[in-house]
Amino acid sequence: MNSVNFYQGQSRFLIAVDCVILGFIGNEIKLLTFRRKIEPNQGGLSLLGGFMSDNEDIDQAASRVVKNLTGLENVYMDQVAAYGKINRDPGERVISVAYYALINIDDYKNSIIADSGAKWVNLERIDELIFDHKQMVCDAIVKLRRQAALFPIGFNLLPERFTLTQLQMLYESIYGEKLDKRNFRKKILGMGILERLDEKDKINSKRGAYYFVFNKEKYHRMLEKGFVFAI
Amino acid sequence: MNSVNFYQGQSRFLIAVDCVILGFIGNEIKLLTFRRKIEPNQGGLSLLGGFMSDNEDIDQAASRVVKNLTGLENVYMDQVAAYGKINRDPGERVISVAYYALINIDDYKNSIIADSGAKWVNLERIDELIFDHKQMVCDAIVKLRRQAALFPIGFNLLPERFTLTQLQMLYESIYGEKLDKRNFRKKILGMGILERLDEKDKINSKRGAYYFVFNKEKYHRMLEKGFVFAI
DNA sequence: GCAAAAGTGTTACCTGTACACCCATGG
DNA sequence: CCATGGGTGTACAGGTAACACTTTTGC
Repeated sequence: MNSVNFYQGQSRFLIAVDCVILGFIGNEIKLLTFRRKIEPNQGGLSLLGGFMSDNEDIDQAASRVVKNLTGLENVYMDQVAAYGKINRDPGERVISVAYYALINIDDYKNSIIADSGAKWVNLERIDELIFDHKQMVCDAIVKLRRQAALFPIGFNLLPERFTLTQLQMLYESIYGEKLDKRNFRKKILGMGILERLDEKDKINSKRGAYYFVFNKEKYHRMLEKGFVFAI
Repeated sequence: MNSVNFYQGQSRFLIAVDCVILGFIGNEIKLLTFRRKIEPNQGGLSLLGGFMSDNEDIDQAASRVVKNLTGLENVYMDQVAAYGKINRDPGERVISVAYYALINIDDYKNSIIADSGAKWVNLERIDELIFDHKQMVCDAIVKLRRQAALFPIGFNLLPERFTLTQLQMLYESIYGEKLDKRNFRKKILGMGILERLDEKDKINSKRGAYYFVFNKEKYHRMLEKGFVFAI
C-alpha cells in the first residue's frame, strides 16, 4: 500500500487542550474558570482551552495556553486524558486533551492577566461547567490525588516558604478529608525533605509558625537511594 | 467573535489509536505485535493501530481496531494517554491516543484472525517497537498495575474458570514480582468474591486444583457497601 | 489574662510479611 | 513409591491511627 495515499485518505480533526488550572487560595483548592467568548455556549462557565497548532507538541500547546492567560511559565502540568466523544463540543467535532496545572497563587498575583474574565471558583461549582469539562475536572482531581500522594508535587501550589499548618491544609484540601496534626507532622518531617527556616509567619497566629522550604536537591539525592515520598 | 470562523481557522490533525493488546499466555503477560505494512518503518515491530473516523468516539475507534484484527468484541479497554510530539510519526504528523486491552486467550484462539502477521511477544522485546510505541507500552503497564491492584480487572485475562495458581501467576506477571502463595490465597479468598467450583483442573497437576470463578454480581453488591478490592 | 494557633509522644491495633510441611494423585 | 504441584496456619514486626495538653504572644 502506498503510505502517502493511506495517510491522506483519513479524516482530520480539530484538537484542543483544556486546562484544569488549580490554585490554593484561602486554604482551599480552587479552579480557574472563564466565561466562554464564542458560540456555542457563549457565556458558559468553562475551562481555559485552546486549539493545537501545527508547530507544537500537545504538551507545549497546553503550556502556551496557560502562559497566554496567566503569564506564567514553567508551571507544573500533567496530562489527564483525551476526550473524544462525537458531540462533546456541540459547535463542531473537537478532540480535547485535558491537563491539570498547579499554580502558586503568589506568582499568579504578580503576573499580568489579560482581560480574560478569569475567576477562581470552588470545586463544588463544577456542575456549572460546559460540555464535558466537569468530567475533566473530576478526572484531574483523581489523578492529582494519586500523584500528590506519591510525589512532592503539592509544593507547586504553595509559596516558596510555607508553614506546616498551610501544608497540612493543602493536603486536606487535595484529599478532601481532615488529617491528624501530629501524625501529619511526624510523617512529613520524618522524610527529611523540608528545611525549617529561622523566620516565623506571624500573620496567622500570635505565637508565630516556623516557615519551611522544600529541599528539592535533597529530595532528588534521596530518590537515587530508593526513597519514596508518601503522604 | 464569529465561532464558525474561529473553529475553521484552526489546523486539523490525523488522529490514531494505538492498542497495547495484552494476553496471559504460558503464565506470562504477552503483547500482541504486528509487522507494519506501510512506510515509513514498513516491517517494523508495531502496536496495532488505526486512524480515527468521523463517525465514532475515540473509545469506539479503539474497540473497532481491536475487533477488526482479533474478531473480539466487549474487550476490556482503558485509555492510557495521548501522544502528541511533532515528529513521533516520521511519515506525517499524527496524534495518537493509546489504549490497553486485556484479552482472554481462550476467546482469542476461537476468534478468526485476519491475515495480519500478528505475533505475541514477551514484554522484554519492547525495545524493538517503532516510534513511541515502547513508551506507550510502558505507560500502559504502569496504569495496568495500578488498576489491577484496585479493581478486579485481571480476570479479563483469564478464562471463565481458573485455578488459584493461575490467578497468582497472573498477578506475579502483572507486578513483575513473586508473591507468597499463602498470603495471596488468604487475601483473595478473604475478599469473598471468588466461588470455588466442584471441578478440578487435572491438567497441570496430578492431585488437581479446584477451579474458581469470579462472582461479578457479588462484587458489585459489595461495592455498594464500601468494599474495596485490593491485591 | 485570655483567646487563638503552634507545637509535641505514646499506646493500641491492625495489616503485611515471613515461613515449612502434609496431601493427593498419576505414572 | 515417588515426583509434582495443591493446599494450609501462625507469629512477629512495622506502620497506621487515635488521642490531649502545654506553649507563646498579641490584644
